[in-house]
Amino acid sequence: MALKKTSKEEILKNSIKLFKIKGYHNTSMSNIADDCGLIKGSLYHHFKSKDDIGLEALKYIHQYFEKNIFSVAYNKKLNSKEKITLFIKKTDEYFLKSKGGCLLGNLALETSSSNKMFRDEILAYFKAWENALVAILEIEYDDETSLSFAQECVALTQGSIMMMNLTKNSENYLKIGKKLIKLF
Amino acid sequence: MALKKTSKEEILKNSIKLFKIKGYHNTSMSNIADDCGLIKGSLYHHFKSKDDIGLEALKYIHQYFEKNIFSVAYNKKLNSKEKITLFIKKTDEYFLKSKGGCLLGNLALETSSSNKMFRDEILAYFKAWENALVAILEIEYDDETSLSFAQECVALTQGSIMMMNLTKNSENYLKIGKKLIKLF
Amino acid sequence: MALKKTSKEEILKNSIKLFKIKGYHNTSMSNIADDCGLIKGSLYHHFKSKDDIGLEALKYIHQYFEKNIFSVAYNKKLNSKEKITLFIKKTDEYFLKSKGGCLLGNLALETSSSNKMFRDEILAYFKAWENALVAILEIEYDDETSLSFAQECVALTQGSIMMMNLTKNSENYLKIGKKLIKLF
Amino acid sequence: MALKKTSKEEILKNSIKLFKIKGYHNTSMSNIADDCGLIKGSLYHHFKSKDDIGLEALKYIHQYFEKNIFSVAYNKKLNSKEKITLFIKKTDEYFLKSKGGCLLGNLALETSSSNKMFRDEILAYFKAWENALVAILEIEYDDETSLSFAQECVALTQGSIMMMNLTKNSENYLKIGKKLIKLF
DNA sequence: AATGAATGAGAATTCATTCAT
DNA sequence: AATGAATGAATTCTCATTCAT
Repeated sequence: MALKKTSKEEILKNSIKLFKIKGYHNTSMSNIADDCGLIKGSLYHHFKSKDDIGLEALKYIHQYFEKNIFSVAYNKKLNSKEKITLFIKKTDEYFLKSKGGCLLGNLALETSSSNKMFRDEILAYFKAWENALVAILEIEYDDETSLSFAQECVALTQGSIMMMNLTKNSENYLKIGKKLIKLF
Repeated sequence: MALKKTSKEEILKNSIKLFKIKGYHNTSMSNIADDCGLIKGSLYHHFKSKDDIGLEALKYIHQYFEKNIFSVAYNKKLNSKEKITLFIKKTDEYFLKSKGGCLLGNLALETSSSNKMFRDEILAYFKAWENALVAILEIEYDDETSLSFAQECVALTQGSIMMMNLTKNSENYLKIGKKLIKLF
Repeated sequence: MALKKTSKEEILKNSIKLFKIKGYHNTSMSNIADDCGLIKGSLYHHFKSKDDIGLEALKYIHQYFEKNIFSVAYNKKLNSKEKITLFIKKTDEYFLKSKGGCLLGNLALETSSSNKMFRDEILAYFKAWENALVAILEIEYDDETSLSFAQECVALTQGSIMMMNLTKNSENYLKIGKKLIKLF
Repeated sequence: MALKKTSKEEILKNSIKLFKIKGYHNTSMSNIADDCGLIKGSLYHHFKSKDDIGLEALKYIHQYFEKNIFSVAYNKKLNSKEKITLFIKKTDEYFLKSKGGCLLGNLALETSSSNKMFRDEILAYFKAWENALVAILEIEYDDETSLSFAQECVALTQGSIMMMNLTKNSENYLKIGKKLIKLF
């Protein structure tokens, strides 16, 4: 019947979970619908297509990071050391509790060559991450060093998430964070 | 008829190219067959199933690395500095010329949660990579430091490949290698 | 809310336009709703089903012809020549301004084999057209000739509308009308 | 299994039958497959898409007419009277035995506004028909008269087929043919 | 009257796989 | 070895329809 069962956000959250664990192309509209307690067709009431869900999912996570994590870099009440500590603490919290790694990282590898809109969104996310780190670092370091370091930090974090995901062991991932903080 | 058009290896190479660019689930047996100039059905003469191709592809790359790159770590004619330099030179050569990043890294995120055999193979590859680096490092550092450093190096390399792949820019990837060499 | 946005007639007119251009089965309830600025579900406030819209659409056009065109044949103030001239003038006016040809002709081919009610309505329309022409002709010709001529006239008009629609050229269609008038 | 069940031509013939009776959009790939004793998916071994079947179907009938009917107009062994008589005899034979009227006429109304390739093929068919009639007529009439008459003849035939189809009565259709022959 | 959310059936198409030739 | 034809299940997506609000 016509009772409201789900919201767009609920569908996105379920989709994100599935995309991270099963991959994008291996997650079907049926899988998503099952997870939401809907039938497949009903998903199209909320989203135009599977790619629409995919893109909205990427944007959803991107926004979450902007609001909750990247924003730390621009918080005027904190000093550099506090910023980097909080930034990494929040990043860790997110990736340790979230099963399946980083949605944007995962989809970067699987979809970015075939889907231009996905690729653009993923690039924007990583650029924002990099920019946030640069904003923290440039107080202590010159521009070039800050940028290099920020880029290294993003790459290292993504690589570590990937290894943590594969080995199902978070030890090494955590070491990385500690090391980064020490550099300040 | 029945010209010896294609060898198993030829099919594997084409499959690897496609898996890296399009992803595993987004590459169909048709795609592979088209790329090999065969028709779908003919692939089953060489491989039992798509998963069989996938697994053989992972093993094929793993073996390539064992033979051509990881082996450097165990070459008794080289000293540590020479080893790490050559190791990184060869790694770079491979990843810079190969379109689409690292097959095992890509499939790690997309398939490792759903396919145990893929996961085991991918884990073995990364373990072998790590072991090779440890073998180089332990001459100069203690065990724990060596392991930590090796793991960091693998993660950083994978993360950098991912970013290189996404940004279509190899600059940062190359910086990483140079930095690693300097640590010796 | 609940503004009186749309009347049944408005929906019918939009539906007729779409049925003529896209065909009956290729026009969805969504298409109709979009065209009316409504959402799908709202159509069911005015019509029981799509077939209901289809049938009402056929009746609507049939009635329009009865009232505005076929009636000419029974107008006692006109003589035969005046009748046929006016009849054809009005038919031409209608089909030249109306995009997509004749609704009942179009749906005759597409739906009459599958939908008995549609078929009956379409048959009634063409019979009424034929009768009107017979009423004009029988003053000058015997019964059999009148009927034959009327039937030929309907067939020729429908065939010409079809060709006009296809070629997007109204020249030949107009020639036909002139020729019919001359026969008097 | 892999035994040959059907040919492309067999599928086309079945599709044509269904398209004429049920209409193009109301005929599903399932309907066609059922009629051929195949499952839906197997149709894609022979045709790229439903539209591909539709277009091939139009071409198939067009070719049949070229070879068996329009060719009469260019047969040097016949005089005008013999040509028109044979032309009409063959046309009648075809349309009287074939259930559901004229494929190209039917699809003209249903699909020509939405599908450019269909429209082009249908236009080519009617132009070829017209040309054939002109070729017969121009021996006896001037160019303009021939063309006018040919166009009228095509329109009248199509209109009559439509009415025959609707009324399930072939009487009037046959009258038309006789009348055309007498004009010579 | 109108809407938003849902449904279940069915649309076209693609998938991995099989097997007689 | 390779092909062509077929399969059945699954894919994304659209359909007409219902109904609580």
